[in-house]
Amino acid sequence: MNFLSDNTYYIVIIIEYGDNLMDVRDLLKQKGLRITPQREAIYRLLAASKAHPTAEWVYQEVKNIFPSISFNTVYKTVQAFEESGLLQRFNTGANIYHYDANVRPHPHVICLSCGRVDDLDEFPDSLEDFISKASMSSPYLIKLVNLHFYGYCPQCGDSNPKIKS
Amino acid sequence: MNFLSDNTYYIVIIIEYGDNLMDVRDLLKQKGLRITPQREAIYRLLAASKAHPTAEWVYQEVKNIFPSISFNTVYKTVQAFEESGLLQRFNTGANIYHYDANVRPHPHVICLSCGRVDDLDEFPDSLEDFISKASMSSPYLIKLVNLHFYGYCPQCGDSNPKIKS
DNA sequence: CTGCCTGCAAAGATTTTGCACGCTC
DNA sequence: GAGCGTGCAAAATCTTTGCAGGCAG
Repeated sequence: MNFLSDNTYYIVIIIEYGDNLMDVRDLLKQKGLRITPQREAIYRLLAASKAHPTAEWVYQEVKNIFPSISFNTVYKTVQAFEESGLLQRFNTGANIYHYDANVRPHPHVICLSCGRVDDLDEFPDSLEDFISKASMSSPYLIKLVNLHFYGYCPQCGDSNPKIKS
Repeated sequence: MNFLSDNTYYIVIIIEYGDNLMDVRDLLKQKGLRITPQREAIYRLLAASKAHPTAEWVYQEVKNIFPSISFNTVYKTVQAFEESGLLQRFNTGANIYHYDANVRPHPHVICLSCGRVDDLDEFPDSLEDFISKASMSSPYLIKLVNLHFYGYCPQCGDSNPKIKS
């Protein structure tokens, strides 16, 4: 087992590969994107995260696996992923882009205090209905919808006396 | 009448003052904001516009009235207005802030091609209902909602053959 | 007269681009 | 071998801040 102790971080990759190696590589291939270790890692990180990461966050995380990776690679990769429909990009209002591997339209809740972004899973209806309803009442040809709720997350709400009212 | 021809731009101000001079000044006073000619002009521009202007747009427009005004003044003014609740600020996803003198929550439609932002007036229900519905299905204490539809405006939809499909 | 507002300028924060080398196909 | 992907670095774009002088209250 001593080869493991020399390259501990390889263990993580191997475990993840065991789960769904084919899925990620096939996904990239389907979209006509070249398969590189960096791209696999970036997609895995985004697919596994529920935190709606920023490019900077992805960069910091993927550096644990590829210490020599550059921000540019991360940036161009998520850009390529978004153009291929593998990611969704949005902006909560702080002028920072967030990425989401869940590309179906779905609502988000954003904390006004700490800025974290969560999904709003229990929202009554699908947002696809919204798009068609809105299309009928607008001269625009509507394609997408972005529904952001702003408030205070449990942590910030509990710790901030101003909010308790 | 020769004093008018020397300072033509004053005419505009006088006409606008005739309409609702008291309203703007009272509004600023109510919010504890100092009344200056620059601030009056900035608020009037924003209140009169339906185009959801950016800070840069306001700056360019107000320069027609006060040629020596600085971007900083515009920036700090809209910031003060937003903090006082006189304006709403939002981001359509292009990392540029837009301002709206209509501070009630209301949906927007954004053109994916040219970036223009319009109100979606005919939307069925008030967004206040949405906030309370969402509050019930989230651990967040929800305060605001931002509903953005993306599509193609009539001009871009008509002129772009890719969209006609 | 005190303090906020204005104007000039610079600093910050993110996003975006250029280019040479290396790896995927 | 051809072309896309990666890595290093710099440029661009907007937003935000610092500070001295001026005007509103």
